[in-house]
Amino acid sequence: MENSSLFHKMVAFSAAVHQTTHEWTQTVRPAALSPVQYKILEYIAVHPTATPSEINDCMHMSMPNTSRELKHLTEKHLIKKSTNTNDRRKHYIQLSDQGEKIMTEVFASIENHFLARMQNNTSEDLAKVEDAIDLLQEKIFYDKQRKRP
Amino acid sequence: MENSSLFHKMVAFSAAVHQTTHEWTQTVRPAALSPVQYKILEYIAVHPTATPSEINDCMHMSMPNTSRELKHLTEKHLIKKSTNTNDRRKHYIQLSDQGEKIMTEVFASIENHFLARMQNNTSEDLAKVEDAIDLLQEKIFYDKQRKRP
DNA sequence: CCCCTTAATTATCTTTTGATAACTAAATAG
DNA sequence: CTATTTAGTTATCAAAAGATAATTAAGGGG
Repeated sequence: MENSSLFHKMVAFSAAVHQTTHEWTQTVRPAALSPVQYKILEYIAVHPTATPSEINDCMHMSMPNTSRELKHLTEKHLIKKSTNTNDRRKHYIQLSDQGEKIMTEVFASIENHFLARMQNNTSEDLAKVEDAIDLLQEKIFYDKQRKRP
Repeated sequence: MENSSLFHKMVAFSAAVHQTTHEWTQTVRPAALSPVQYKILEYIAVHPTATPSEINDCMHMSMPNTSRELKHLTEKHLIKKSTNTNDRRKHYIQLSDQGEKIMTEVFASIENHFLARMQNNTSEDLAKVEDAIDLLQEKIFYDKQRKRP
């Protein structure tokens, strides 16, 4: 029963993931954005059809706070809202042109960090890395209570 | 050049790791602890010889704020400080008996979440998972600027 | 001894984030 | 057509976290 040692390994691993992603994103986060605002922008960049409800579910916020931060992001001209024509209560949030530009740069910078770590690997190594990611995402790091459509 | 697709896979993966660890820890975090205080306790639990300086380096805080939160944790009787006899400027931070008890419960609960996800795996599967963790930690999620002794 | 550095603390102020209640507007069920 | 639900907003208050300056106390070099 060596499951406990695997548990400790998983704990150390997730700490390392947090540490590495923090290192990569913290250097590129635009100074005008609070941490939460940046996280929301990242989410919107990856989920272009997000609604406010979806954002506060996935980011574990409350509706009023989500609404406030989206308002701030709108005032900073980084996102734009549009209304669902079928159900006009629902709003879609998307990056504005300026937001798009900023997040493209941010992701490019993060990708550079990533590629720097990958550059000395053969393509077999990369294939192994990809398999490892798939495996861990299938076995451990998946999302049980996902609500997205 | 399929490195870009690997990058996107890595981004999705690290999001999944954050999501899963959030789900596992948020349900067990004692209500009397703020998120930062809980994070510090987790760190101390895993690094029993931590000093305030080390904590603020690793947790990306400033010394005054670290000092304040350690004070709060002391007032809550969850940690205790001792002084290095060779260099009396340095303090070691450790869990108190009560802190130890609480964090033991916390980790047990997190481990239960983990074991629940692992239970349907054969021991070959588990070995593969372990290898995958080792590989990703070696190739991607390591700590370049680690300062620990 | 004096000066400089390191480790940590205290005090204070600001920003960020979280929580709650009250409200509007649109959709939907009866 | 009214009543209820859903999506989102506004306002407000409180807690948490970040930033900075000033201070204490110990160690080390000259």
